[in-house]
Amino acid sequence: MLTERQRMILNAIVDDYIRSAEPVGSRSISKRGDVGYSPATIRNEMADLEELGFLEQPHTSAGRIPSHKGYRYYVDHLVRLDNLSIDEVGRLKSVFAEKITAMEEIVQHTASILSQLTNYTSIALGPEVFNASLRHFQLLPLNEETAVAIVVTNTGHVENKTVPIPPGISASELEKVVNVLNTKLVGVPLFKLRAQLYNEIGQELSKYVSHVQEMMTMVESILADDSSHREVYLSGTTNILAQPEFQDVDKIKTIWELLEETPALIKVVGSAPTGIQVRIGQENLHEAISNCSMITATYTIDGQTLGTIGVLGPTRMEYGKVINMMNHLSGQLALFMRRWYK
Amino acid sequence: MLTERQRMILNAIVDDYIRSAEPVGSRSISKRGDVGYSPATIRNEMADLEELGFLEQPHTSAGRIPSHKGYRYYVDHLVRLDNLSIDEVGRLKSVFAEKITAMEEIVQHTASILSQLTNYTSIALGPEVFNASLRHFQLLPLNEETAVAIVVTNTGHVENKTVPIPPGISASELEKVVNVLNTKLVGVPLFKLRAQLYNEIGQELSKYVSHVQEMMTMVESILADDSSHREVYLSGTTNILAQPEFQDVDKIKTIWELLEETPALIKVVGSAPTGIQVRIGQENLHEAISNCSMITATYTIDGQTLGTIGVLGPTRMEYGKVINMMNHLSGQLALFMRRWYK
DNA sequence: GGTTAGCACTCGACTGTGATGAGTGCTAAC
DNA sequence: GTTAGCACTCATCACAGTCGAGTGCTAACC
Repeated sequence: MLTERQRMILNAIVDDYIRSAEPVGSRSISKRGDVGYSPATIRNEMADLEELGFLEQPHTSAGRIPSHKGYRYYVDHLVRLDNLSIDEVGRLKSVFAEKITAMEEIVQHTASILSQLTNYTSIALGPEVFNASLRHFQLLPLNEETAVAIVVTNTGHVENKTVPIPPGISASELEKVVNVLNTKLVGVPLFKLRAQLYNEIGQELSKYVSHVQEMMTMVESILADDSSHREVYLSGTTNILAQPEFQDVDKIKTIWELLEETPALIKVVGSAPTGIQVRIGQENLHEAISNCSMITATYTIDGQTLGTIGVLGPTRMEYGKVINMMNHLSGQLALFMRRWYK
Repeated sequence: MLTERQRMILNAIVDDYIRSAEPVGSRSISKRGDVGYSPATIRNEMADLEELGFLEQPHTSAGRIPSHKGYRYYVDHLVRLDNLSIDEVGRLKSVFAEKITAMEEIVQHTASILSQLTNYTSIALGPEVFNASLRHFQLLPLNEETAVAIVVTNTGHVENKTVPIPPGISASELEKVVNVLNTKLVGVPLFKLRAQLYNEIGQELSKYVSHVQEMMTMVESILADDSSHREVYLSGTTNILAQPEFQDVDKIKTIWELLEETPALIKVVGSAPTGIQVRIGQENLHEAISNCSMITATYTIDGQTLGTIGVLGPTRMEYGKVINMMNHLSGQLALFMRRWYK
């Protein structure tokens, strides 16, 4: 659809603009050397590219800047995935070289390194516990009225919650309940827990315990929100302040308000498909970042998506570099996951 | 030290400036009515107050703004603690009216309400676990190589960590270790755990288990950082963007970088003494907020400080309103703590 | 026909100037 | 001790003029 020369020029403009954040003129492209034409020729092509919707002109006597469509074409057809520097590879690997502690930490740490290397903001969604299964259930009374409930999944994820103990229930009864739940529910996927609870546990419990109904509602309240709960890790949120396009306090505010709002973030980042995904401008699912780009990578185990790591920056993002890092990271994460879950 | 008239004028200037964020002139004070003097008289007093260091003048032909010393005097001697509105009291109480779940949630929720009511940023330090004692210890193997360790305190706080299992240790041995630890260590304050571990547990363990040394290092690594670990909850971080003094991206950046750095925050907020504390400008312990004010309140149990909740805003803060809220909150929190810990 | 030099034109960014007005300090009168 | 009056200061704003980067178009060139 575009001629080779048009592609070269578009590529040059996007590259220059990404570096300088300033409209690119015909003369500066001609001088670069890799496009061997005079400014006049380039101007003609630029006019064509603008007509086709790949470029925009802030005002008559300014150079051109890429449109969203232009960025899209650049990402899809032009971007060069230069190799990462030794230093960058090293720092990416350093995350996984550490002693394994919690998987959440790995994800969080990855986000942190990513934001440092890219100078953009990174957003990581912790592993989805939805598909995990119950590994252990525990109920520890703190006093006569409250107890701590702990749910551990087979992925090593721990959730805890303080719950009131229904009146008239003794410690020994609680213990029996915990035993029944553990023998009956261990290995059951979290999202099936509640169904299982009613089908199998109800009558079983009535053999050992008096206030069955109260116990059931208590246990249900514990299991209720665990399957949907997700951790969000932000890193490098101040990085966007260094970008010239975000010198305006209003823009910063709308973006930041999104970053503060966990559910919206989960929607924006978590909806990304498996693999590496580039969302440019309005392709994003939230108004606040309609002049940002986001590059996401999912981490999976056995083809099952666990979570997502995203980098958020201006549409004028260093796509090549970031995509590269995400690729690299994706591979490392996959390796790590395999080791982690065996 | 100040005459009654000077105090009135200083009070009027600070009040006006807090409202308008603009230098206050002699005429506008004269017109307010509560100071019944002509602009000329007020000008004379203003010149004196400036000489004494309570006021500053941005430039010759501008009005006056309070200096840090002026704010300090205002807070110490002049500020009127007007009553909170019914709505405000209601919203503050709403936090504690909810069903009690985790204490962390209460703290977090309090911070959130506080930032909404004040339109400033609030910072809450979760309860210090240092003084809590061990309620329960657990070690759940996930596979042959890793296990989840869970530490529960008597305050209902749960910490968890994934640790590698030393090679050559069987599941049944792990179980024995857990039993020994629970019988010997429950009730011991967290900060004494490690000492206790070496004094009492070592030889006890050798009766049941083969690789004692490896087990000990593993257990130690679990207990290592738990006593210093603290949660920080931020809320309303975008609120400062609405303040006219923070329209400058550079200023925003330095403040935000502080907010992103948990250890520094803990130092800044956590160093506040028991009770309500107002820190104005350079009184704060960090350069980044040397033109901010912070009002902190601690929450305690039996005179023992557990944590701190702070409100961060410009030095031009609505001291009266915020101090009032903090007072109110402090009382509510104390009540809550008593109920919570029994 | 594609390419390029030349040129008039556009328009934002910057600079300098003058007007405006809020606010002051000082003096003298009350 | 208080206040009216007045000259003075200085940030802010609107306006005009200059500059220069960059364009679009035309005509000449290969």
